[in-house]
Amino acid sequence: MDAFYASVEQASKPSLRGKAVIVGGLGPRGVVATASYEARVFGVHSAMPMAQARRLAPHAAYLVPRFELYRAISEQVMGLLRALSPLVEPLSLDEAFVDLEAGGAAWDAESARLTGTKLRADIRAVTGLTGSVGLAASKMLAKIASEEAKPDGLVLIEPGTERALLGPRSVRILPGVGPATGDHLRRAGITTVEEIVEAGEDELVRLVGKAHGHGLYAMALAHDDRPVVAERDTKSVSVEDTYDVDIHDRVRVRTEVQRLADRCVRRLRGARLSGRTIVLKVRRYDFSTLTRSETLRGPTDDPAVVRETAARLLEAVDTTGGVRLLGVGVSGLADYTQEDLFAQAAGETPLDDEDALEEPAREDTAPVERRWPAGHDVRHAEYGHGWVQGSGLGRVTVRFETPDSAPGRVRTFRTDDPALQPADPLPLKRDGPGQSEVTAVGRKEG
DNA sequence: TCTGGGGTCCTCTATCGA
DNA sequence: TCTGTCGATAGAGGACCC
Repeated sequence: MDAFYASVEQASKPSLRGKAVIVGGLGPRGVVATASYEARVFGVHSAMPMAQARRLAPHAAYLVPRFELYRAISEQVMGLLRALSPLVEPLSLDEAFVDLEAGGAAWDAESARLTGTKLRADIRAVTGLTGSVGLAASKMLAKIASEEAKPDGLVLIEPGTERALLGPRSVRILPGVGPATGDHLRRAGITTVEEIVEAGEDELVRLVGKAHGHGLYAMALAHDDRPVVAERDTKSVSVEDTYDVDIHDRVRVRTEVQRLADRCVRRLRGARLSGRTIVLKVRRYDFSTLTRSETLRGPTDDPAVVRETAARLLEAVDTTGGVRLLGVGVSGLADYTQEDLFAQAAGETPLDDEDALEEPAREDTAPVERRWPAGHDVRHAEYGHGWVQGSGLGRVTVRFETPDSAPGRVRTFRTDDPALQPADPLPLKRDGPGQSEVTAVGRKEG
């Protein structure tokens, strides 16, 4: 999908169509998740610090991501892919490999092109969004083709043309070559795919290590026989938070780690998994990151055990100077939960003991100020459906429009106005097949 | 003006038992 | 008994991806 999160927001908010839209964390340490093509003109791109984006594109619309909505739309698209082949390998919410041959959907270049063209039309019909298709004989080439196809296009790499196509390109187009490997190769005088081939396999292994070296050399020759894998088992579950301001207080660090441990367990249990290895992650004030882990004798999904282990790991970490990020993860996963086995017998915190997993209750008795995240849907008793354009200083600004309305009017309310309530996202396409799905998922957010 | 969140895979080093 | 080695497992860190 093209600029997926930003495109969804534009589809859902008529006033943003054709405008620079930037989706990401809006805090002082946020980064850009997706920039619409209109925003990219200003030089804004994914992973850029939000502060920098704001300098480059001060008039863009800045929105926080709405993953539940993106997930629902992603499911519609994945459904279309699964209709083509049982072998669909999702890479993220907005990208997937499909083995067209395995599904009998295509067997040569021409049938593949027809299938891809129809798929793009179907995606547009079902979601109202544009998607790009790359067609080739391997995953690596299909991926490169789809990058070339963006936005809103289709590119087919004809068999036999691969080497000529790759040769002059930067090493960075090969999967697995990021900034570090790219620099490494450049210092060795290798900047193009051609030069990787010329350097030879032995030299590459010497430069970047065994696994990476053999892999890269094969990729440079356009050799890639990795299969499309439909079902991938989850290997780890983790949660992490970056704090707006570094935490110096050791007591606060400890309570944050406890909170993260609970959140991690909630996710773990949600997936009906348990794990043996508990990992604590600490990013210090200077961005240096360290991890500490401990492997238990058996898998657990007991919040008390994960909390205690994480706390123990924290004791071995020097946090003087402050921490900017904390994280807790579980790996070495097993496909069952303690509950299935011996929770009752051993006295572990059972799954239905919600208290142990709830967010800590707020101590303050003052009325909790309602939060109005930028971009989220709202409903007003008098004016109907809209979305939060911004808030602050006790005021919230709402634009009243829906996916199939004309661009709407803006009005401002007090943040505690009882007529204003958070609302579920509306489906992008009226009567679209995904309508019930979208609302069903949206309700969960409530 | 700094650098998110959730993952995966690889490498290196240490340790331990056979 | 001493020493080396092999393989498995742990633990830490780094690179990469979306």
